[in-house]
Parts: sequence; structure tokens; C-alpha cells
Amino acid sequence: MSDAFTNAVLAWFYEHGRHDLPWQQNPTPYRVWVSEIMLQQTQVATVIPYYQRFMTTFPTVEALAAAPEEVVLQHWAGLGYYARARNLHDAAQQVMALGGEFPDNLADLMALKGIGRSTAGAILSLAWQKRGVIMDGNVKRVLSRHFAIAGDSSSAAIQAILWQLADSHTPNQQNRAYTQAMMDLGATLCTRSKPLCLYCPVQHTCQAYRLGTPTAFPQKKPSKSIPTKEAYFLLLENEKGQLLWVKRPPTGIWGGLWCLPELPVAIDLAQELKTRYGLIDAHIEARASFKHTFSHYHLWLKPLYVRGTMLMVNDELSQWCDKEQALTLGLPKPMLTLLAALDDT
DNA sequence: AATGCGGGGAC
DNA sequence: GTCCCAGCATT
Repeated sequence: MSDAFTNAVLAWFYEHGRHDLPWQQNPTPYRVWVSEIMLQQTQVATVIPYYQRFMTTFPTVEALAAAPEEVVLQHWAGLGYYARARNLHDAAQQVMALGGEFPDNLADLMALKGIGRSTAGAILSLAWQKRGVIMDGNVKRVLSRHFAIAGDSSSAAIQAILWQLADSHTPNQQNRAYTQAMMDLGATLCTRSKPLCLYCPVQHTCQAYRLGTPTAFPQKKPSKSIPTKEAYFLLLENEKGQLLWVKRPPTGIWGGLWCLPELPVAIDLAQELKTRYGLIDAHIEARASFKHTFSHYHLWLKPLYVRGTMLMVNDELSQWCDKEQALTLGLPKPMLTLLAALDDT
């Protein structure tokens, strides 16, 4: 392999790449795998504390597979994209069913839940030190700039071109170094804004640099505006001062997490509280609404402080908790804001 | 091809 | 406010 681009990227990496990230120490397939899942759509600095806690509690794939999903989700609380945690837990059990040994080929890795083409390539490369090809946000940005790839980078056609470019420049030797190098290049020099082209090892062949518009790539199609929704969230208090918490269904927003009961706004509130909770003598106070933004919609959360006599019985999907207990459930961020609304007048 | 799925960092 | 982050699953 005498690829000038590849050689320049590799030479730069040994001098200027990142070599001290937590998952780079003792890079077993398990440790690399957990890191890759956490790092999907999540920045390195955000992941590190979660990764440390997670690996302390679940040091092996056996430990992860044997843990209750509940506990796994608690360790993920606040990180977002909770399907990643459920898939990770499922996949750990898949691996145990394979005898506890991780697959070392692309197809079998991709058969594990939550592992797609890029994550499989990363594990092959970083953990197994085999030839693996990745296509994350960093690689997409570096390649689309260096080769001035025009067109919506999320479209199938452009993705195919980028994968082809990635594959053709990925070396057989020093593959792990190259994989890490491309991510480091994208994260530290070829950044989304204000790229540091003067320090770039492939500036002299970069077509976007030559055009004078490096940040014009990758191109994306204009984003459409996202909708706004609203919902009630119940601070439903019993005579002991405890709040009712419900476990959300596995799919959808905050899947599998404990949250306050959510009610649509387009209902007869008193009637709904009576039929759902057997609530009589209801006393309802609206607290200040606040907005939370997801990747695909805005949500106005409307807290309702509700007291009264409740006749309903608990099931496994609901429980009463005092504030201390609630904080141990592993709550998504907006639930913490809702709790604070309890203290308002 | 389009959509669902969090939360936060950088600007 | 906008954009994007070591993407993947589902439809």
C-alpha cells in the first residue's frame, strides 16, 4: 500500500493522535464495543464519566449479560438514545450464547443488536486488529472535504461513494492506527467549524482546501423545522408524600425508563384522573411549564401537582417513591426538572 | 428514503 | 437559536 493520503494520515497520528482515551487502555473487544456504542452520536467528553462507571459495574460481558436490564438503564440515564443500552444488554446475552467469545468477522458482529457496519468495522480494527473500515461523522467530514464530495452526504448515493473512498484508502497494515487516526483528524483538526487546515497532514491534496471552502463540506440538505408538542406530567402525591412513577414502554421516548405519568393535554383531566387512578377529592395545581428539545421535536412539559385519595393498586409498571428513592431510579433529565417544580409555590 | 431516538457541546 | 456528535433500527 503506497497511498500518499493514507501514509500522511498515519505519520501524523503517531505524533499528534490521541493515545490516552480510557477505551484505548486494554482494548479488549468488550471494552471497545461498549465505548463504540456509547460514542454513537455522543461526544467523547460526555462519554468518559459514563464509561468509567459502566466498566466498574460491568467489567465483563458476563457481568453485563447477567445484570437486570433495569440496572443497565440506570447506568445509561442521562446519556440519551436509551435503545443503545437495551441493545447492548441484549447483545451481551447474544455473545454469551456464542460461548462468551466475541465474533471476529464483519457479518457476525453486525448480527449483534446495535452494531451496524461502522461499529463492526471499528471493533474489527481497534479490538481485533484486523482490517476494519469505519464511516462515522469524522471520517465522513474528512473524506468529503478532501475529495470535495458534493451532494447530500446522508443520501444513499453519496454514502456509497464515501464508503468506497473509505475502503480504498484504508490500509491492511497499521489498520488500527489508521482507524484511530481518521477519527482524531476529524475530531481535532478537520472540525465542523474553524478547521485547522494549517496543521493538516493532507492539506496539500485537499480539494476543499484548494477551493477555499473547507466548511462547505459535507453538504446536507436543508433541515426542516421540527414540531412542538405538549403533555401533562403528574406530580401525583399520596398521603405519605410519595410520588407515583411509571415505567415507560420499551420503544418510544425514554424507553424503559421510570418517569412521571404523562397525560395528553386534549382530555378531560378530572375524568381521566378518576378513571386511571381512582382519584377522588382531587386537588390540582398547575406548575410552571418548561420546554425540552429532542432531536426531532420540542416538548412542553406541563407539571400538575395533584393530591387526593387514590383507590388504584400498583402493578409492576408503577410504584410510589419518595424523592430520595426516585433519584436512584435513573431518571432522564427533564424528570429532574419536574421534581424541582415540587418545591415551587 | 424517511423517520425515530437524547442530551449536550460549540458557536 | 443552529448544527452536529466514534449511528442504528424500523418502516
